Amino acid sequence: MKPNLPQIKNMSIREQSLDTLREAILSGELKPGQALTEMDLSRQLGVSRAPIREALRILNSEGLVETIPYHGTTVRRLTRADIEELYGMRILLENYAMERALQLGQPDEFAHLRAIVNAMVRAGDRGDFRAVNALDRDFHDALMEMSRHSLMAAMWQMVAMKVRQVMALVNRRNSDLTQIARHHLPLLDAMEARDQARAGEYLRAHIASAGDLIAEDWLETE
Amino acid sequence: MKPNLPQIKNMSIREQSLDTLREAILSGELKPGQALTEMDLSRQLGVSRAPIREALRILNSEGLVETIPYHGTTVRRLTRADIEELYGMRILLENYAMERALQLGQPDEFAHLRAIVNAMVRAGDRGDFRAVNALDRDFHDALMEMSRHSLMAAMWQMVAMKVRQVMALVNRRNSDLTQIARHHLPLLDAMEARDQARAGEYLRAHIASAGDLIAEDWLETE
DNA sequence: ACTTTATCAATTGTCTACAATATACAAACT
DNA sequence: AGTTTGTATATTGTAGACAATTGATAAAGT
Repeated sequence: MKPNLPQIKNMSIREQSLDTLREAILSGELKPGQALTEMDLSRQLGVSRAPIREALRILNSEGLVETIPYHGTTVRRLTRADIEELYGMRILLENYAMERALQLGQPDEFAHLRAIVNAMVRAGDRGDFRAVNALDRDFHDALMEMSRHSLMAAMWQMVAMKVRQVMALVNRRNSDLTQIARHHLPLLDAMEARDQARAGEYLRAHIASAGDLIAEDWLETE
Repeated sequence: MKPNLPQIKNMSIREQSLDTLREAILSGELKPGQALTEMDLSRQLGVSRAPIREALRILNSEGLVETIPYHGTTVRRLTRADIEELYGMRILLENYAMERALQLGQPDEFAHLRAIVNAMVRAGDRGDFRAVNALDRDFHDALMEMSRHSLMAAMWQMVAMKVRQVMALVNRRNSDLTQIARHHLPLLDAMEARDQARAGEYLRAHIASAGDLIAEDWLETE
């Protein structure tokens, strides 16, 4: 008596528009500075302006777009300072999350982390750019999950979004990727040994190096 | 040639509605669980539903209200766990802000902090409940300003909002207030001496004690 | 030439009407 | 009696029309 039919999700047009626009921004398809005219968007997505407007208000409060009254909405520009702040915040949040995860994480969750890291290293070795990125996100999301702190998870969500956007906008050398994948190995080792200090060191180094690599070749697009 | 006329602010109805509703929630006038019907709100504020809806979408992404599709919007309920997380996050953010403020703060900013604290202690001595709260907020906002970190300031904004809401909902013993005012004295002393470790201790103790006082007599209103 | 004012086009802001959905409750069926 | 099905009502979701505002450009005045 369990046919296991797939849930039919009835997403409102607002939410579909929101997801579409956010995805376009985070993937770099919509570039910083790009003008988002409500009428254009509504025509492109084949809907009226009302749900588009509500989606834009949400994107605005997420900090992804900027609206000037009676003038228009644009994708928010990112300065080098923004990126430095972003990675500083990442270290702060993730380090805290890691400390809590060491105390509150369950054995199966550590095993899950291990599985992610293994897959990430394999993906890095075969040069699968997209897979490494996806698994890296999985790893850090899982870490947040383990920390059992919904408020921080919400804030992490914001930070992770912008990190994704930055990563999409910068053209990374693929050689960095296998290295970044391998960074997770000693980090996870230290975590499994419940060595908070050492794990913190690796985490900070990992994030900071990723941030520096990006800030380095960030061209102010102004 | 400077008549110094007051700026006429042309705030959109959406923003006025947003400010009004947010203020009502943060001041405790609109209580957690309270239903916010779009039609009612639009009638009460004398505007149409469109700007109300946009305001509600923003409040939703700020985490102040919750919307269930086709069912309605309500003021978000606060559990005891929420409050504990809130004060945990406050310690994390403010401690980081303080560290940065010690490095980046200007002399006049430290003087400003001192002025705030002096006024706060005086207000506490004469039992001026509202003034202590306002000055306490000023102090922590000024600290954020000094840390020169706009992303953290944005996150602080979220945390500070919810702190304000919680403070409005709990019935505090006024005796606590003068004590809380005086907590700022040794903290600021340590900061002026650039003693990061000691300032961090006072800060954590200050916030944690405030959080505990509140979590203590938090009645789950469910 | 320069300043000021008028006009225009583009865009967002707001309103009203209508459609879609969810919940509760009544009615029909077994 | 209990379960299912239909219906009513309240509420949110969406659409399209109109109003308000801005910035640029042209016209008028000095």
